[in-house]
Amino acid sequence: MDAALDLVARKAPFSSLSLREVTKRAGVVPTAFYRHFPDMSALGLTLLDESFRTLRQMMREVRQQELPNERMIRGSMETFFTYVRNNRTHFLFVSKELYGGSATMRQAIRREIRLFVSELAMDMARFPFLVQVSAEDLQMMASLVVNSVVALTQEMLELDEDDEAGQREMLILAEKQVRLIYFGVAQWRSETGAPA
Amino acid sequence: MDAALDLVARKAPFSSLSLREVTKRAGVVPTAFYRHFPDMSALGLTLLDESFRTLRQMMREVRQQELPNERMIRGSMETFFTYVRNNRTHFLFVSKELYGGSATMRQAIRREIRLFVSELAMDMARFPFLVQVSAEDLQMMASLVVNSVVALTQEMLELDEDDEAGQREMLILAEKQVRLIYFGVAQWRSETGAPA
DNA sequence: TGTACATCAGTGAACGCGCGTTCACTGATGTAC
DNA sequence: TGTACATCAGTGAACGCGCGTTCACTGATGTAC
Repeated sequence: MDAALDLVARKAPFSSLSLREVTKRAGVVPTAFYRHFPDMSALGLTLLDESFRTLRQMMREVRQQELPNERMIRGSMETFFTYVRNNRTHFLFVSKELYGGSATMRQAIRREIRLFVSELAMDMARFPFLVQVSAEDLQMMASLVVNSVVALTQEMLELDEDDEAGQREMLILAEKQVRLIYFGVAQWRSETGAPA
Repeated sequence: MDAALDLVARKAPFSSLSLREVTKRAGVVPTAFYRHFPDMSALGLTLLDESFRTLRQMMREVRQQELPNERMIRGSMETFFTYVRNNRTHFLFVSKELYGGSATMRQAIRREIRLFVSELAMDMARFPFLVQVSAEDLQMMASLVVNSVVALTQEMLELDEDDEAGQREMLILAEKQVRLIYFGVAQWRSETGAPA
């Protein structure tokens, strides 16, 4: 059932799916839907929940691999993009809901992203060259990294599923951009003791 | 008519609007719609066109203000965010279509963003400390700036229209993030003559 | 200035269709004794 | 091991509704002579 919906999520945003489309895709009569969910928005929230579980698992995996500074960015990006490829439908679903979904959906996703940002900020706080940076600025830096990766993820999701070359290019681009940000982060401390 | 649609665009994504909703909001009978557009997707494309005109005008304005390096970022961000506030419905429309719209819409918007990125890359090429950077890397840097500002714009559009404090915070955040990126950009040249 | 005609936005009735949801039902699987 | 009952996913008919679209129409405004 969920699988059927995910398949449909490849085409149109969830908000424009009809209950009957979903059940048809699942090979089941429309009324059977109510055996599982009270209505479509309940299905949506369940899918969101499932997607979040995927996201958190990924986050855990990225954070626990303790790599030397040099290879950390590359390693994180590789893990992340592998996850995106292996859970394409989840990411597509979330990507479309982030701006096009109901207010409830959008808020739920934003909350999840903020959580993500906070965890990254905490990780960054451990960098020796960032001990002097205010909590607020750490948050700002982390959100920059996350926003950039999210944007590239959404760009990647536009690519054909088996466009290997395109995906590799995307990974390289992501790595460069994050590395660039880290250059900026390293500068921040020295050039702006108290941020403007 | 267009105004009526824009008003509706505040709620749901364009793709889930019905012709009848739109005409009702415009205070006109459904059939009157066909006096102006052959169907809803034509209306969508027209709205997109109108939004693009707004975007390009903004871009022109941002680019032509020749400010000293120090105040350039702040000035550009201020101009940009003022535009967003004054053309809220256009930006909301585009924001929702970027990931949730039809393939045609998404591609059209992406093309526009790429154009935007290229122009910024050209501007950056004039910075004396970037003359050695490859065209490809300039593009990468510009896309980082644009993606970040787009993400913040979309975040700002989530705020209540008259949440002055929130909007000011967003502007400050945007300025900091772009400044951070420029720190990274300045480093790029020195630390990675030939990019990895 | 006055008459005849073209243009064009908007009207209102009507159509067939897919929608979400209700209802009483079937039949398979699991559980109690 | 066998019988009785509960649970539960799926069925199929039916409903009223909003949808996009057609059609012939009205009436105001602009243009030609």
